[in-house]
Amino acid sequence: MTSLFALCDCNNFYASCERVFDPSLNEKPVVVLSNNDGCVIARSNEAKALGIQMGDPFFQIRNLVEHKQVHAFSSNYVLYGDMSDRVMQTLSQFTPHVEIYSIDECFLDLGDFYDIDLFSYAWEIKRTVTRWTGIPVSLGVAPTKALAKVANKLAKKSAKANGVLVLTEPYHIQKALEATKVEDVWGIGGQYAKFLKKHNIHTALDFTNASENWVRKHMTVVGVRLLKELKGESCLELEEVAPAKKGICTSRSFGTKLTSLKDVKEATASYAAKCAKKLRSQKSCARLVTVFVQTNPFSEHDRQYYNSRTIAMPVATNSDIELIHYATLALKAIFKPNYYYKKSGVIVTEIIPENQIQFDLLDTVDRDKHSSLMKVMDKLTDRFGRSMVQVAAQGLNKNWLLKSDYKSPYYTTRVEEIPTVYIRI
DNA sequence: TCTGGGGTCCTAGGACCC
DNA sequence: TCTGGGGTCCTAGGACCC
Repeated sequence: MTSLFALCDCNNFYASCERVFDPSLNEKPVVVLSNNDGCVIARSNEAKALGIQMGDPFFQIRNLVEHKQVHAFSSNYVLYGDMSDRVMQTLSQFTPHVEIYSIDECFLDLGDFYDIDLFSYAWEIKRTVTRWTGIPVSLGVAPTKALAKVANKLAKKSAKANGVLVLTEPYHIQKALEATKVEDVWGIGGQYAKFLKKHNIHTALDFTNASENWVRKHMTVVGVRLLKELKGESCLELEEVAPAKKGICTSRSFGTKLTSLKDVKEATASYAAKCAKKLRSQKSCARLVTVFVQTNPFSEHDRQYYNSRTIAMPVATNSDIELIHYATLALKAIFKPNYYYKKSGVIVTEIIPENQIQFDLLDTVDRDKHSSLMKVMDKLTDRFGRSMVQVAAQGLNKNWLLKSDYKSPYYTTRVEEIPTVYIRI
């Protein structure tokens, strides 16, 4: 039995989302910035043509942005998440078996569709997504996921393909591998690309000619799987149900450098609350909480400091209040005065379903009370926005808030401006 | 002045056990 | 003088993804 996959990838996704709601941006250079308006994380084709690279710090291209009238946006993840849902919904019309691989990519299992005209079908998918959502997409179709990735990349690059490429004929597959640089292969990053080139492997085709043992020795079993996939043997299955997360992390750079424990504490408390909310939304609890802090690694004259601390909580939890409590303890253990802090983060691990908590005989926390309080808070924040209500430890001043100077409106989920209510426990 | 955030998997090596 | 060996668990680090 032969397998068949399509990879559908949204073109310049975040930039395209901004365009859907403001068509005057069509054919204009558009970039979307990372949190804190730090660097470029999405570019329209026109912005790419100006030489703007992925990851370029915004301040370094500010001149270009002004001269060439580049439209820059702060990232608006609520909007992008909503548009992503619409795209994925549309794709599910074409096969019951889809894997949402990332916010802007989806694998479709086309299983035994070999007897239909794949090219027409792929085009139909592409046209429908664009018509229903306004987002342009590219499709690659091939017998394995890794080859579908190759096909997708070429579909985007080649003017002739114009966004759709079907790779089922061995000759076409070979030509495609030959045209793909080894560093552009899914699963080969900078380190491996450098290593492979040193061994005279420059294209995906060169790579498929390497021996399995050699690949295993230098690239582990992950490399071997990739090798087989590129040779047409499917090793990576469709994952329709996303496996439960093993860790959840919330971390941010601060809007400015912070020196006081109070400010770092408030920021960290907010990240802890965000982790708790994520846990609740997937109906799980965590037993370990890790906090890290760091100074600005780009700053040459500042003294550098990084540290982290993990605390095992007596009972796994998803309560804002409890998580904030332990995260604050962890922070106090690693915080040192007289440093310029630029970033902190909270990571929760040892995640279990919330109905499988091991209770502690000496537990003093009223878990029912916490749980009903959290339910009320979630209802309020879901309806009125996340700043509607919060635990007081998250602070009032928000000196640490990140920059977001160029945000587009919440087109799909309008949130009214409502004053925050603070809960003190 | 200003440089993102959130994940995954695999391996080697040490600790520990019998 | 000779000083086992196999298994498991955990962690740190390194690679990758979007």
